This record gives sequence, C-alpha cells and structure tokens, in this order.
Amino acid sequence: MAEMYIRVAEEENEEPMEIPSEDDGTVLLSTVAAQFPGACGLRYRSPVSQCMRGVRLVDGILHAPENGWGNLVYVVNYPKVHVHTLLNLSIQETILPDNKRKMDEIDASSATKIKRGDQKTSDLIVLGLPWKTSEQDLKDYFSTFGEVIMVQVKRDVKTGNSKGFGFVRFTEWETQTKVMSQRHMIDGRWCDCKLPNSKQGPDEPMRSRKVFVGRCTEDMTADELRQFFMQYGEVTDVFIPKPFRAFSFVTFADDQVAASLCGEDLIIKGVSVHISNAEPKHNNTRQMMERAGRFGNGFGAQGFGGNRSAMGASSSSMGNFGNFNLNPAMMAAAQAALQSSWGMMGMLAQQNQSAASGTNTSGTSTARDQTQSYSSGNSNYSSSSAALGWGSGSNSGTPGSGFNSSFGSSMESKSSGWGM
DNA sequence: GTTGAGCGTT
Repeated sequence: MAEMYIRVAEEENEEPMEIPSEDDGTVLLSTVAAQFPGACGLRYRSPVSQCMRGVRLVDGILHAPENGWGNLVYVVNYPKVHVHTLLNLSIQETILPDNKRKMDEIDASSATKIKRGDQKTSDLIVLGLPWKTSEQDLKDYFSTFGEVIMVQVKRDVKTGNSKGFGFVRFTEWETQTKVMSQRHMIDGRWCDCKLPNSKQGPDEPMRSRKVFVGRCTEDMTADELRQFFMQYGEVTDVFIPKPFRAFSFVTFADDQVAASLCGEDLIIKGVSVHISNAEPKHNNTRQMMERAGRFGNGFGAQGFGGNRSAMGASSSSMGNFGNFNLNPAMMAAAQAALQSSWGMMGMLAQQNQSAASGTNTSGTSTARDQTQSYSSGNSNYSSSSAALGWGSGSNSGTPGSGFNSSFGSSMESKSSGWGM
C-alpha cells in the first residue's frame, strides 16, 4: 500500500494533523502519540449513526473502520486519569484568600502560572549518546522539536571523551513533554531523555509509576511493550534487562495507571504476561530509609524519610530522637548498614527476633555495546548488620554533630521518594 | 529463567 495519511485532531473541530499509516493500512498508536503525547486511542464520528465511535485497538495497533480510514477526522483519546493536578493545586492556592478581588486575578495569574510556574522546563538527561556526538550535534537534533536553550555533553575532564550522556533544556514545556515521550535516534544510537535523578520531584512514597512485567518472551521489544502499554496511559519508560531475563519494567506518567494494572494478566503477542508492582531498585540510601520506614516498628513509624523537614532541618532536631527511640549512634549504625542493600531489613529483623540475617548484593554492571569501554563503578558491599550490634546500643560513640551533618546531607542528596 | 545501567567538577 502506498504512503497514506489519516487526519487526526485533538478535538473534533480543531485543525487536523496528517498521521502516516503503516504499509498494511493500520496506524500505530505510537505514531499518533508521537504527535499527541499521552494519546491512548482514537475515535471518530460515524457518518451513519452520528455517534462517536472508537477505533479498534489491538496491541498498540489501530485498525481502520470497515470502509477504510477515509477522509474522516479522527479525534485523539487520552487516558481518564492524567497528571494535571499541579495546575489545580496552584489555582486552589490562589483562591485561598477570602477576598473577592482575588477572584478577578485568578484568570490572569493562573494563565501566567501555566506558562512559567507549574510548567517550567527543566534540564533533561540524555542517556545513551554515541561517544562521538558533540554539543552541536545535540543542538541540531533537538532543535527540530523546539527552541533549545542549553545542551551539554558530559566529558571526562582528563581525556575529554564523552561519558555517553548529556543534558538538554527547552524553552517550551510542550517541547520537553514531547521529547520525553519518545526515544531518539541520535548519530545512530537510540537515546532516552528523562528527568534527571536530581530533578525527580518529591512524591508520595508508596505510589509507584512503574510496574514489573513478568513472563516476558525474548521477542518482545521495548517498542512493542511501549506500544502495547500505551493504551492504558502515557508510557514514560520501558526497561528490558539485558541479557534476556524474562521480565521487564514499564513506567507510566501516572501512578494510578500503574496501580490499576497490578495483578493483571495481559496478553502481549499472544503471550500471557503478569503485571505486578515494581520493587524499588536497591542502591540508594534514601530509598532504603523509606522502605525501612514502612515497617511500622519503632524505627520509622512516623514516616522516616517521608517528610524532609522533620529530620533534615536543624541541629535542634536532635530532640526528635527521643520520640523515635533512637540515638545518634544507632542512627549512624543504621546509615552504615544501609549502604548495603537490604541492610536495614537485616537490622530490623535482628531488632525483633535477634536473628542474624545479613544479605549480600552484588552490583551488576554491564558495559554498553559501544566499542569504547564504559566505566561504571559498581562495588559490592557486604552487609554487616550483625557486627553493628544493633539493638544492644553498644556502638562506639559517634559524635552527634558529625552524625547530624552526614545524615542531613544524605537525606537531601536525593529528592525522589520512591525513586525507581 | 518473575525485580532494572549509565545522572550534572557549574
């Protein structure tokens, strides 16, 4: 079939955009989403019934109505739950004062907030760059999406060699959204653009946007998974471990979408996969603090890492230890143990049943399939919770001040709550 | 064969 386009618009009466079809006459949902980020399907008004009709969607593939696509304008569907809550929040804040005049300002102020308050752009990390890619290359590439105000390629200070990642920043929030919603072929490699770890906003800890997809088969590509899961909501990331391990991770823009899929058995390419919630990746102190905090025993019942102001703040926060039944030495021990994966769990187990349960995690490190070698310094820690004397309160004295500063900084170093 | 890479000398 020759090159064909179908007409797609955000709303029924808006100017349509032409979207290319595949050779077999179908249209990929991912193609639609490339122009309308977050799209999960299409609908159209039937010339016969005058009702809106849904376009058949199977595994991320949109199938033409009975008589072909024709010249109809197809309207984009978006998932019901979507993340526009930020906007609502800011409007509520504005409304708060019981003053009539404020109401008049809402239109103006919220309008400008949309532009630069809530929708402020941030740097995006660009992962997977070819070693040869220069900042000019990056700028040339990303300028096709919108105005670029910053590009960086991170290099080894000594050698000047690219580290294989960089940063980009756009003027427009819309551009950023679009760029994050797809993969990028840059100088011959697929690259991902994401919010950097340092920018992942504080979030409700228990709310994961990522699901674990079990029973995957080797022939399921990241693109196919993305296309498939797109029907439930905007997909921001797909991760398939290499070498093949029969599972993968899919991240949605909206945690509610992720939650709604957990426990489901879905059919992808005729294979039943099982969706469950993704466990936190373990190698980050803060994440483990949060996990430990969820164990309701004296340690963090009050939400150990959940609320930053409570602990991190000032040296006067020492007073809190009384409430938590903790002393600085114990905290220091905790922090040390936390450097190993699940170390905290070991300690908690000991505290409760005085059983030694040290765990060992070996860091995995895989080089990229690029000719240069990629240095990723992953070390193995062995948990030594048994040696810490947790619970007996007999750790060699760690001065409160020293403890405080180190703890405070580690708490602030990562802002993502459930940073997966 | 059901729990994952890589994150910024400002």
